[in-house]
Amino acid sequence: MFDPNKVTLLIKNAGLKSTQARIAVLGLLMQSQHGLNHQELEKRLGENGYQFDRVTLYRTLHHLSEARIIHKLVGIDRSFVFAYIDEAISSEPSPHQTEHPHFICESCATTYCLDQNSYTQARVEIPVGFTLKHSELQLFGICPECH
Amino acid sequence: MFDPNKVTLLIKNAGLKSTQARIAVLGLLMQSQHGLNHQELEKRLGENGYQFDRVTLYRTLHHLSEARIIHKLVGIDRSFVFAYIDEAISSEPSPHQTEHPHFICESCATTYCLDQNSYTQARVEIPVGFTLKHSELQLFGICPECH
DNA sequence: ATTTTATTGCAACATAGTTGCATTATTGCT
DNA sequence: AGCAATAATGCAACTATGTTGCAATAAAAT
Repeated sequence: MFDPNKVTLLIKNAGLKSTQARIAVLGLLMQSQHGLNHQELEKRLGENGYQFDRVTLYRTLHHLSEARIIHKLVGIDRSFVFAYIDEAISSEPSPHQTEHPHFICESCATTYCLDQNSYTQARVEIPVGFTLKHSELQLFGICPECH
Repeated sequence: MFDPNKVTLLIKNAGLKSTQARIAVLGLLMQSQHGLNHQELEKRLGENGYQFDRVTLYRTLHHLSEARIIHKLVGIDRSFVFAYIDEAISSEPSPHQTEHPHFICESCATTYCLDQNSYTQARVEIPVGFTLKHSELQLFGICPECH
């Protein structure tokens, strides 16, 4: 599925201890084509034989996103959604680049990271006095699974 | 401040009963230059001598947004934020048009509706199988109040 | 192996929002 | 204007999501 050594290395390089919880969670997120929220992660961890405390999962996600290994965003149901950030700029389009729009299915609430290449930055006039830090484009609709 | 008759009419035209709560809430949102969440509305209602139950406010906001009189969106703290929708297309730029990006202050969490005119729709390639319904552009940064 | 340091699990708490039901207010009708 | 029908309100209880403090435990450094 994925290389456990790569996962461990990623975590250690970020200055974090490579614990069971972090390896399992990051591994799952690296495999997933779309963002996962706490509930979905808890379910998948259970399916893979892991059983962490609710709080541990919250803190694991917090640490990984603080370390900028994963991306923390907000889903349609307003729960936090987490997605792996692939910093490597490859020639192949990756769904895991840092700046990209998100497609949020209004039926199943799944958050998909869209390819950066298909994204042309919207031009917006920022009024005087406002300082822009970053932006987020959310596309709402129906995903292939729900058609 | 605002015309109570206009507020009442707006509510009645939507097929809703014009109650104290709805008039007060819609009045406040029409006056506000930016979106307000439940907490902020409760505070402002109190300041204006109104005292509704928490649940009443939730249901009032729900009804007004179902009737498409107000716009329901999500703030930086993931609480629902409500803003008045001005359907009238006037020559003067209004901050209350239906489709516009939102500026969310990372310091005070205030949501500002940006002028539609300054917004050039981002071009995004929607992958096959996805159906786009609507989109939302969120700009994060610091607002003039917090500088 | 042992010490240091950070992580984990537990319990308790916080906040935002929802639901059922009896009471009360709004509206339409005579 | 008064009355019946209908919908909104307030209360209590509940759910879901996320957070904090603290003792027990696991990782890393020596």
